Amino acid sequence: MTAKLSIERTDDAQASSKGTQDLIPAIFQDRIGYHLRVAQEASFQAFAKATGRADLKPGWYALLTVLTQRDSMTPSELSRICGRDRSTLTSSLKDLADRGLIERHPNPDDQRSYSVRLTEEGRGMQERLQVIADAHDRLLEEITGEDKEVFLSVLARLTTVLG
Amino acid sequence: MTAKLSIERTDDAQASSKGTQDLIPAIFQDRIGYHLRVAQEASFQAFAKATGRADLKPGWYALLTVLTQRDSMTPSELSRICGRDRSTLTSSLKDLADRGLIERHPNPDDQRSYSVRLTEEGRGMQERLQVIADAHDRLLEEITGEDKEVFLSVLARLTTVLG
DNA sequence: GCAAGATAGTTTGGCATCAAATTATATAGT
DNA sequence: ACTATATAATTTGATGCCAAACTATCTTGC
Repeated sequence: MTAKLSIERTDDAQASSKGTQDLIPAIFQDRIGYHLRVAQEASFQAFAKATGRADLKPGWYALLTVLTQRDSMTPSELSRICGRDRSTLTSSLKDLADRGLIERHPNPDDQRSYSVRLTEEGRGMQERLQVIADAHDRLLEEITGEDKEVFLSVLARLTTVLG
Repeated sequence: MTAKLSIERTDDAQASSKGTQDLIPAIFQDRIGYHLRVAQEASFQAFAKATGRADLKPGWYALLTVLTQRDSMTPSELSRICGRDRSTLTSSLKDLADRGLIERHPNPDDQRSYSVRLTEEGRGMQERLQVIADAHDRLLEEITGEDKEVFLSVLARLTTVLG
């Protein structure tokens, strides 16, 4: 059902790791953490490249997408849902506000907090990002193939136990 | 064979995500990239905490361990084996040299390069780190359980295709 | 009501990472 | 031999992330 994938490296890539290729398995072959790190880095870089071509920031996608799900939300809620520390969101939210993709309204019930809401423009941007994210995830789906269920369940367990 | 694991969160953790918990699945449930990122972050933070308690840097482990496998090695080789950009290694190697854990010797055949070698002290440090890394990976092994093989193969495919 | 502690958001500091630019040296082609 | 290109390592600049410190505000317990 999914397109076939060629899992081969280019000649260039093969050449660049020649001679060391054999060492990797010897030491880290069984190291789950190693493979997890390298794979996640590769996935992130691929997505960052795709968004970068559209002059967007990869971190925007999760924020804008979560915001499509509710009328408004506080930064703390966003942080929990996105799985990132609150402090990480500060600059992204500023960016998004500066570009008019979100609006921040003071919360009348709590002067410390504010609510974040997508603007029309923000909604449009989310849709553009969604196309990129969809393509990225389609690729990941193809790669995981029939192992997707197991793979996701392991990731979920890791997050739960270590988180 | 492996110890039983309790996959439950503390009351505190449950409470802190109350009300948002249901939103996560709704949007990102199927997003492989999202779960991959969150799980890797959790795994890295756990390892960083363990090394931090011993006043060590997490990045040292991979370098020192690779170096146990050969008499000496160039930074470029290390970079390929560790799966990180060369520029990332520069400061780590300086750290390690400053602490006397590695020695850097000029390469007589190539003035641009040098070879890196573990000192006795470096070997001892590697052994200390190995204990921590082993414990970390035992935990990961317990979590992945019988799915380890499939999990690792998916990670390897991701790295190969996206890398 | 008021002091003590909790919470929301930001700021600061630190680390890890990549990519592009830089410098020095090797290698290849002519 | 000399020039042009490639390579090794570093430097610089950017991003993303967390954790701890900080400020402002809210809530709780007396």
